[in-house]
Amino acid sequence: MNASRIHDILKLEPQEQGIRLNGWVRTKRESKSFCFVEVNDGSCMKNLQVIIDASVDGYTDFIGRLATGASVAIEGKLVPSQGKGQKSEVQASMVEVVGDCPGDDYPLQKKHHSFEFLRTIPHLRPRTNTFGAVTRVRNALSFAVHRFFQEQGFVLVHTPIITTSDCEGAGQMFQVTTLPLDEIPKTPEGGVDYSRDFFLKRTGLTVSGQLEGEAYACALGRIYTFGPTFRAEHSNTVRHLSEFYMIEPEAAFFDINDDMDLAEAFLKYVIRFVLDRCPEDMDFFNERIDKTVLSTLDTILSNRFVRMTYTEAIKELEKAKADFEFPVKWGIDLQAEHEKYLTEEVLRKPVILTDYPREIKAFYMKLNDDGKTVRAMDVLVGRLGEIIGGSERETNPDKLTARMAEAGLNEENYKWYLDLRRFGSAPHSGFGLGFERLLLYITGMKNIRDVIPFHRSYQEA
RNA sequence: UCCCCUGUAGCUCAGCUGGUAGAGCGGGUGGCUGUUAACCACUAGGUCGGCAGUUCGAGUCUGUCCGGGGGAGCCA
Repeated sequence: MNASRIHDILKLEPQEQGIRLNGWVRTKRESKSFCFVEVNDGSCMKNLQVIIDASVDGYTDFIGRLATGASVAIEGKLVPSQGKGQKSEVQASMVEVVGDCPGDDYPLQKKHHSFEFLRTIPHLRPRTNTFGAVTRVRNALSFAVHRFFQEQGFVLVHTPIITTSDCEGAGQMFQVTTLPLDEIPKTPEGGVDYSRDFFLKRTGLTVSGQLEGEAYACALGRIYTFGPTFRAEHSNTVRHLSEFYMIEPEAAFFDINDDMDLAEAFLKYVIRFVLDRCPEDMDFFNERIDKTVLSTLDTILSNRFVRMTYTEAIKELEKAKADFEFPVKWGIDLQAEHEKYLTEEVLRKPVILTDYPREIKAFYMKLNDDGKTVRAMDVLVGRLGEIIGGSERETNPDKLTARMAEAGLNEENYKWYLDLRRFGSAPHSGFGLGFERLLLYITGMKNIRDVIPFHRSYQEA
């Protein structure tokens, strides 16, 4: 008999049919002549209750070994449960302890553990309810991202992990080298001699696939990337990782408005998909992690995002009664407190801000006719602040080189990027979002280290 | 990089103004014919993060180092 997965077993009508299952013991309740064991196999949030009568073969041998965490194979009949709390249960006829789990030093117990403690056992924490749910929702969200873009005709592009684009204006890079660190070859001038390095030049791990994505968008029309990204910043916060996943669509012949429409449709699609695909896990988050998660997601689904320029937003903030730590003035970069005030107090729904001052935005964003602002767009949501950042890209090569000079970038390193404007240039737009931040928002989890397997963050790997 | 908080049993935590440690869960043993974080009884388990200092006496006060958490900035 093939083993069934608990997710499927729980959908069956209990009719004393034969069942085989594999999984891990979550909890055991033992009486004199029988025992209840709850088994989880990761296929869903729910456990399956198994009742084992003392008359089952080998009872006295295995009963002591049915500890929390032990792996088991069980055969029996699926019967209606006499107890409350579950529709059906398995009446065991055969129980095999596949792998023992000594209870005196197994760190997980059938009790609440703090996330801080679980972070110290990243290899065992997927066995908990919360991390099982996070992992299933992460999977569904990942699938939803691909489905959305595929349905819209976007082509997945695997942009390089090792890159020579220095900095890209996006953050600190991890350097990649095979040079011997205890004996670094030097140039006559005393600098590092990168001509002796593996790639003959200085290289690092990517901080963004956007520039390469633009190259493919200017050929395939619509592309997206969804891959690992690395930032060597010394950030020690609940929303930063050193290694994370980023999603970056890029579309030719899209202006800033098309970009905003895409971002809004994207968020709504993936959220709806997750709610639809993982209702039990989402109920769990809403009950145990953050009681406002479902209603927050509902405000995203049921509202058209407000669109407002940066200048309008500044006016709104200036007339606010709120006491901001950072004073509001045209030209400042909006702080977390400002973004929160806009989305949570003024509008109470998601907002897309556009046309930011050029000084506070990246070099590649298209300059508006006023010469002061660029066609950037940030999607802001409550609790998290900026969830998506994007822009229409500068297509005029002269303006672009001027902006690069302002940003202190060496034009030589971006020749290929400028070629995109020299040869058949087309308006194009795109945006980027951190996958784990979206996952934080959707699950209501508080710390980004708890929504990725084996987190890597500053001073922690 | 800056600021704040914190470190007591395997886990979650209590320990008031200094008088040499407690609970629940988990472990072990025994009891219970249907449990639901099962219940009841008994039991084992801690150089109170490390080091120095103040004191007759430090988990409790001071300094310092190490670990953990949160906020800011940077950013996604």
